[in-house]
Amino acid sequence: MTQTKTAIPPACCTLKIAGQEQERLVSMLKALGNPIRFEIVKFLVTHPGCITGDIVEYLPIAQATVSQHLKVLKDAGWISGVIEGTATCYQLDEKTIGWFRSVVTDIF
Amino acid sequence: MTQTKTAIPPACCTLKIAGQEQERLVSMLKALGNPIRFEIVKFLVTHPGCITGDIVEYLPIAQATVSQHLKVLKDAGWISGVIEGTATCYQLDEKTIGWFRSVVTDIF
DNA sequence: TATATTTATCGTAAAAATACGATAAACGGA
DNA sequence: TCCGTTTATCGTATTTTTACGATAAATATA
Repeated sequence: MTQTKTAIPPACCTLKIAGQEQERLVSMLKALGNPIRFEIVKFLVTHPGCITGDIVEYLPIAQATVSQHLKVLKDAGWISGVIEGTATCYQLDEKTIGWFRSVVTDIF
Repeated sequence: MTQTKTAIPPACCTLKIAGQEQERLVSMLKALGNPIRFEIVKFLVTHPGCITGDIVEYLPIAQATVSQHLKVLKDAGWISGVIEGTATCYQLDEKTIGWFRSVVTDIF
């Protein structure tokens, strides 16, 4: 393989991850790599257990769109929803976020 | 605001970030939240200073597409490219990755 | 039971991302 | 100088994402 003539710094991270774990991490990164969804997750830090309507009220987008974003975040594992009557209460998924934190600190 | 009747866990992260820093983080998450681009960054860990052609050889996609992905990663700050003759040598951007690591460990 | 509330989902339009081949630019070597 | 090598960019097709209104399902309330 071609090698550069300029100085090569030692690797600053290992990125030692593969297979299903890597797929899971990439899907989490993708889900959070959207301004609206990042705002939703941030909102849930300070408003744990709030319902969909609260998030709709907070954001400048339609209810259907918020619902779609919530689904993406749920599928990626960032949040979980608990049905309560006609509403759904959302909260951060501690376990998954803990996994994310440990993986990132491990490989970066 | 509506409050759930179920138990609310304490926030497992602060996500204390805003403005331009948040925008930068989201754009980094988005760039890395793609399977091909994640593979490229991983490849650069073990092949620092390699040229575009090496990455093209490694991946199952066309040269033009690799070039496009490299641009996304470069714009997001993950990598930097050094022109050497007709080739371009790529490497991880230590400084930016360091920033990413510290921000993530701070807010998660 | 009828009505209101809440939310997920459907259908769909618009925008963005992803992929490719072709090509031009820049450089090195014959 | 001419030719080969390398890569970024252009033009474009396809797929995916993002957004919305409308609606159905589920529940609470009058």
